[in-house]
Amino acid sequence: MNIGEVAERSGIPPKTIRYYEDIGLVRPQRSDNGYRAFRETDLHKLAFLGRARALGFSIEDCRTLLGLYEDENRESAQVKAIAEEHLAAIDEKIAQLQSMRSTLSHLVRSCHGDDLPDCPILSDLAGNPA
Amino acid sequence: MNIGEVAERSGIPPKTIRYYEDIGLVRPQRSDNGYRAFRETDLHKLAFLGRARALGFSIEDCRTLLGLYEDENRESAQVKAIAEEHLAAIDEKIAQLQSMRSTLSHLVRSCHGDDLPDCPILSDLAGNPA
DNA sequence: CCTTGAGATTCCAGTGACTGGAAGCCCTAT
DNA sequence: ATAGGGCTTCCAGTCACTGGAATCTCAAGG
Repeated sequence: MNIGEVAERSGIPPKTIRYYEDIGLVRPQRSDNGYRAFRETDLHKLAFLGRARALGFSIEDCRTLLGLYEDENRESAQVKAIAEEHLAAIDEKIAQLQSMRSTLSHLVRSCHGDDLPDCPILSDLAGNPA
Repeated sequence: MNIGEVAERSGIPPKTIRYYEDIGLVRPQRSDNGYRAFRETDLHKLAFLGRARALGFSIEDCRTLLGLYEDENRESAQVKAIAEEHLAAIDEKIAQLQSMRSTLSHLVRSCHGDDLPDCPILSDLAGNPA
């Protein structure tokens, strides 16, 4: 398979696949003409990566997860630990965003949004207590 | 004021303040010794930036917001528009994270996390239906 | 007067995970 | 023979800092 077909079938853009090769996540063989020659296992790996990235795992986590996936002696506890840590990070981000969201939506609601300069959003940013 | 004091009073690290000067967000004067000489208005601006960044506004949004803050002829509608757009972006990110969170927490719950290799998390990433 | 240490300066490089673009090779079809 | 599409590499840019090195300035102590 050439990179175009793999990109289509894995849903990962060619540029990204080349980048993944650069950083050693996949190691496709080469044809005589210099083109990357992907096997089914490469495609499989890339699809794995696509799903892991879609769940928000970092590239380094993905590298580790791929390693565990290919390690028949893994312990599921190792995988679970990574996932739990990531889950905690996601929870933290959600909490942060919700805190921002809360403040911001209050401010938006309190702003007239008309043609006058008076604006509670700017007042708040300037440090004036509501 | 030297950069250290401004950093302390604004809560923004010296490195970041220098960076903000680089990109033209603040323009402190200079003392004879080459040190940056901040006035109260500079401190005020930096505090404004700190709060805007804490609400997740991009640097470019911050630049615009600062401009509007200093423009006596602004219309609050301009400010509100920026804030609403940002709020929408935040909502989108939250939704994304919550979707990840949901999938991930299901997977984590279904994984034994013991010393055996069998792992539903890896199975899912490998594309095997639950 | 000299030294020491803290705090200031500039500049360069790296972060994460790609993405865009340019220049050029390869292959197939007309 | 040529046109096109796909492939190759390499370099640069994104966003918002952050770390580190080398150098300078200043105030205090011996």
